[in-house]
Amino acid sequence: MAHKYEAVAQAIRDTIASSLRPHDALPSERDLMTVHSVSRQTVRAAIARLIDEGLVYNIHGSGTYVGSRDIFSKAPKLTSFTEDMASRGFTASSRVLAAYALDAEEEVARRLAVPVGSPCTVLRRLRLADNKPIAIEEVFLPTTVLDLDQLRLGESLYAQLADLGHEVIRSEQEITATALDDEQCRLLEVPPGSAALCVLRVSSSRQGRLIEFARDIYRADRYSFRLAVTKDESKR
Amino acid sequence: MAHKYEAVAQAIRDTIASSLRPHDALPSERDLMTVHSVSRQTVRAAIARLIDEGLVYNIHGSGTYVGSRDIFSKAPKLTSFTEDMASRGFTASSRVLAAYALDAEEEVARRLAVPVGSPCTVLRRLRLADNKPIAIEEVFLPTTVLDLDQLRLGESLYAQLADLGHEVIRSEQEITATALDDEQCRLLEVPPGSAALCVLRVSSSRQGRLIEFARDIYRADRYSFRLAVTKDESKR
DNA sequence: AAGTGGTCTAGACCACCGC
DNA sequence: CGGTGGTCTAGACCACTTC
Repeated sequence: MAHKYEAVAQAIRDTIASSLRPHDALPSERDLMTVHSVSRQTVRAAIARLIDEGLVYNIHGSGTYVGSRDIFSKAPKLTSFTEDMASRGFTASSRVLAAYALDAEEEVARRLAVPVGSPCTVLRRLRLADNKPIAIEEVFLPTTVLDLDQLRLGESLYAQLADLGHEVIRSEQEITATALDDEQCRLLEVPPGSAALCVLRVSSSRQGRLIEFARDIYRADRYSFRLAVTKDESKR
Repeated sequence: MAHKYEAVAQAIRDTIASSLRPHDALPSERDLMTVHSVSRQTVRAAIARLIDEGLVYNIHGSGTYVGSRDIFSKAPKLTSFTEDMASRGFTASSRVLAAYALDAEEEVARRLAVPVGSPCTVLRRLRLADNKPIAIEEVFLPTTVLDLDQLRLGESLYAQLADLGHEVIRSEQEITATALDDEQCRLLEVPPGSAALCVLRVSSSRQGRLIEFARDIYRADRYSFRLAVTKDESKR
């Protein structure tokens, strides 16, 4: 355990799992200090993690309590498709539909903040979960980030990008819905006229450089987004 | 300004707006300490806020830098429909379609964690943005939370709940897509067969008591979710 | 009034980046 | 190597809940 607060958080998770029920009170922060021989800030850092996870909640002046049920994470993480599917209990795979060079048209150029007509690499894949179609993905990258010649199909795109010094660290997503056209229905193996989740994603490196613009179209019957939202601010 | 870290955060926001460009470095945390006469923890709390907002990013061992462009918040907030619309530049209004008592069927009972057949209050509303339909909302509440007789139609539901001691503080949302039926298309004034965003929401009070289960169906052409996701952990 | 979480201070050491 | 952010300590006072 690299950090003390993570060790404390894990100890609390274990305690909750083994001997506490929803709405039971945790020991006070000052008790946890002495029990784990850490400072109060470290205890609070641990509890902040657990609150983010939705495992516990606290009430100013009263105490910290075990949350009530199966929870959604408050802070969704940036994950690869493979990790995302694994966390949902599926095995991920992909089928490349196309890979080609293309000059950016208006929307792609705008999302990647490059001039219209800039050369891009495009990758179009069918994403599978347990060998059944779940999404169609279209990724646009500036050739300055990844040239078509460098692209190794079938390997993880994010891993290749990281190798090239373009580790993706942040994505901004726009989630909407769309009616599928006939080709999309055929690829996803759903009835004509089905609705789907459409996710537009712009990803950037730690330095904020725009790396990719992606358009993912998910089968609505097999995929949904889950997230928790809370009122007001995160503390400290 | 109630808290020092918020005052520092605001000062940094102002500095960025007035005199810094994307990727410019902020002063170091130690410099900010002395400039604002606060402790380092307070500076770090302020910066943590700004990172959550996506305004800045930092690199361990190097510095803290201004983010690159218009950003999505990393931590979407729980807001009322009225606030949500206002933040998108619309004026919100509602039309009540129906309000009635109903015994919970299986899905409602499961989401609210009450026995099947428990008495519930149901409110069905058409939500408007700038007087044009944007969503159909169906809310289910246990009568123990809000009885049909207590319901004041046309007033803010969340405000009424807060008055009754059921302030909603956290929601878990599941976002998916759906094809609209004919009645829904008519209400939302979209062509038959249109797709829509479907948001299932379970809200709870601070104590984790389940307050409402809601099903919102948004016009896909007028509404989308935006959120940022990042890799790995939030600190302390 | 006592106990809880929320904010803040002053200082320390570590891990990482860049020269 | 010096400077940066990341973690941690020990202690203080404030705001709120509970009795």
